[in-house]
Amino acid sequence: MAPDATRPYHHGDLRELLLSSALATITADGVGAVSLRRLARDAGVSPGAPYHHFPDRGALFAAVIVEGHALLLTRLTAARGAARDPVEVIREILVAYVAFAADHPAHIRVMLRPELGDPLRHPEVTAAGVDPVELLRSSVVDAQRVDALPPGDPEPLLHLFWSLAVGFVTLWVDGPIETRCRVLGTTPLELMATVAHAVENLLRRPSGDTRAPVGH
Amino acid sequence: MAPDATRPYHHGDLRELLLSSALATITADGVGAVSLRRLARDAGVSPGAPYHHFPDRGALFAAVIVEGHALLLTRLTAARGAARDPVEVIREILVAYVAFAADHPAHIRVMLRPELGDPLRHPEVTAAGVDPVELLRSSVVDAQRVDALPPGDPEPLLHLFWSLAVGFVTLWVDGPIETRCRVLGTTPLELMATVAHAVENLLRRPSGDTRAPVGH
DNA sequence: CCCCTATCTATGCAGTGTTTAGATTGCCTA
DNA sequence: TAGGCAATCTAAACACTGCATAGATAGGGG
Repeated sequence: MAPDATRPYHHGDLRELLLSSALATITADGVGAVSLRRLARDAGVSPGAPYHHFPDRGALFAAVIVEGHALLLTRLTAARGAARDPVEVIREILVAYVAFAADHPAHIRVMLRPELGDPLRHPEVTAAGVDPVELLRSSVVDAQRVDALPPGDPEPLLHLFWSLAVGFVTLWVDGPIETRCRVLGTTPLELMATVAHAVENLLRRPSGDTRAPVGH
Repeated sequence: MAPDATRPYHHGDLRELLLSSALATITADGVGAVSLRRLARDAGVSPGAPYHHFPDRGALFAAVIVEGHALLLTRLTAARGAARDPVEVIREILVAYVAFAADHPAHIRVMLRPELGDPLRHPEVTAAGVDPVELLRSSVVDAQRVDALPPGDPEPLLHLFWSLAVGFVTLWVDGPIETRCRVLGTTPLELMATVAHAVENLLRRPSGDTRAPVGH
């Protein structure tokens, strides 16, 4: 126990220890294996100790979710910056979303199960998710402004890309895509690259109107 | 206790009662509220009774998942039959997926959380999901065969549509899309209709190649 | 130097999944 | 019709969980 940087209280920075221990447990044994009692046991403290850092179990997951969305946002921002034109921005964002999931498997698992964070009791869970979506929305609107995407209400296109990213990662985390990739002899990240490329090709073709007809 | 159709044993068809009670509980209070003890209590039986019908908690969820995928398959099949051309088939399938979620909220919640069914212990959970996907795959291949979709490996397009459907429903169940629709003054099903329409418009434009380049 | 407050321990309650041993009860057969 | 078998249910127990409470401890600011 060398005199570390910040060790504010008698037992070290338990809060940070619990968070990192939770991430490790999730990566190893899944989110179902995470209990405050087990984390406390692993940390060598009493079962009640975690409650001085997290009011309840959901608060720990809420912290993971908030941290995860911050990490995701920086990644998406970098992806947007690396693209050379508005359509490539869309493709890069889609790929970056999956790359984030690959690099932060524990975070994404919790982010895809927001009920773990008890959003009613911990509103920051809900709030944390808006920034990445707003980045995507602004990217769609920007692309429409320069005629790189079909004009009209951006909402359908936004939800198309957003759902696509979330769905792919969900299917990966839940198993089916992992399984399929083993059959195809590829990786989920590579598969998503081909999916994003297909999207890009569809978008780059002559313009059309994505608005729904008023009639039927 | 009138002499019902099938009441095989002394306490009625407890298995079916537990399943329907679980669905009702999920719809009312979420999947987190489902415990075998609570279901047993609600059914007026002892805590151990459910274990004579489901070897463990996961088996009950596994049964819900299997039932759900069967319901989903019939819905997707009907959607495919109602469409007038191969591209419309894709759109109808996307909308039907969301319509299924709207009509079977309890089933979809469990289907989106396959870990509840403990897939390692209950392989039927994993198996149940393949039929709907294969229907979508064959629809993509059929459309490619008549040049209604870009030619090449169907895998990217398949995962594009599949991820889109799963992602949209996930975002709905988890909250964000429900919230957004309240702001927009629309419903998730209507929103998905516009998304699917945007997809259809993109697909109907002049043909292109969705295959990823070998270089970069 | 002393107190104050954050932190941690100890303990207990209610709820959970699951197992075991034993009681009940309907059906099937002899 | 009587016997027995097997499916079903009860009762009780174990280990685990989240969480609340009361009290001990110990570092930092007055």
